[in-house]
Amino acid sequence: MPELPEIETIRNGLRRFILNKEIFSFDVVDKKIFLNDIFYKKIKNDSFWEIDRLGKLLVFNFKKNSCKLLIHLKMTGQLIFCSKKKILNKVVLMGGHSDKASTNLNCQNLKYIRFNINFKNGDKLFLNDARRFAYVKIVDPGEFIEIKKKFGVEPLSPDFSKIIFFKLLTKRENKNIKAFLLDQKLIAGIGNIYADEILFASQISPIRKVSSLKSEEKNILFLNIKKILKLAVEKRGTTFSDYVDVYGRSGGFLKLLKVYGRDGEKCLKCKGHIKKIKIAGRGTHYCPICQR
DNA sequence: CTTCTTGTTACTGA
DNA sequence: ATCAGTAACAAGAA
Repeated sequence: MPELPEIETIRNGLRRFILNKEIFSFDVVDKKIFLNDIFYKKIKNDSFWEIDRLGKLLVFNFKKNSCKLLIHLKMTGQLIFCSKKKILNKVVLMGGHSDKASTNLNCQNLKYIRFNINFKNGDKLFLNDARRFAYVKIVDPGEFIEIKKKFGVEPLSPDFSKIIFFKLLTKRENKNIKAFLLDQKLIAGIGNIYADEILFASQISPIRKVSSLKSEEKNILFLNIKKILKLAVEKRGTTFSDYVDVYGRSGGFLKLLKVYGRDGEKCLKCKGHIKKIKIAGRGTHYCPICQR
């Protein structure tokens, strides 16, 4: 499940590969994931001048057109870049039928291509997604402003200060702390993996209500949000099931996971065992002894 | 066959 | 208004 560190890793990879490359065309292989109608054909002879990230959402800015291309990978979406050379060597892409478009690029099976961007020089960027939850959308500047409003503060930006964090907490006193961390309208980009890891690092039980947190605990939580996300970006994210970067490589944070996906295993801090429960409709992993 | 999983949105009822 | 809970989405894994 790509969360902030994974999306940031993808963004960095994409910037290196596709900025300023002239776009030849878009292929909408699966109509379900492309939320616009025929309108996208307007984008011609343009290129991307910058790629931004809003929480878990990728924002592609065009050089000439004021529209923005948005890509959300949801749970199993992947963006895989393939150079012309690679494509010539390996790909046998069956046009239109993604279930048959099986190939092996960048060590990844591109079995579920839903969308791709073709560059004039022959390079391609594929959106591969088994479960079809991902989406691609082109929006005008006005729509983008509205979308932006739905996202909370960026936890790795200087905007995310202790003061802002404390203010958010007091605005949501009755919320469960795990649900608080997952709420994209408050802090953008934290998902199920990092919410569990941040709470473990802070030794705070995911069951706790925001109102029960002592000021010292809030401080620790604030520092760990920054620390864990920053470290995960440095490690190029966590590959638990499907996530890969634009090269098709796994993330390096997997072996640093302390609780996520470790239910039943020994806690790395004490002699207890990691427990898995359900909070806010999500599988939640924690150590009942360390986390209070 | 059923159940579980996940990010997000939408809905319900408290 | 705010919150928890749940269904929906899709499809693979167990």
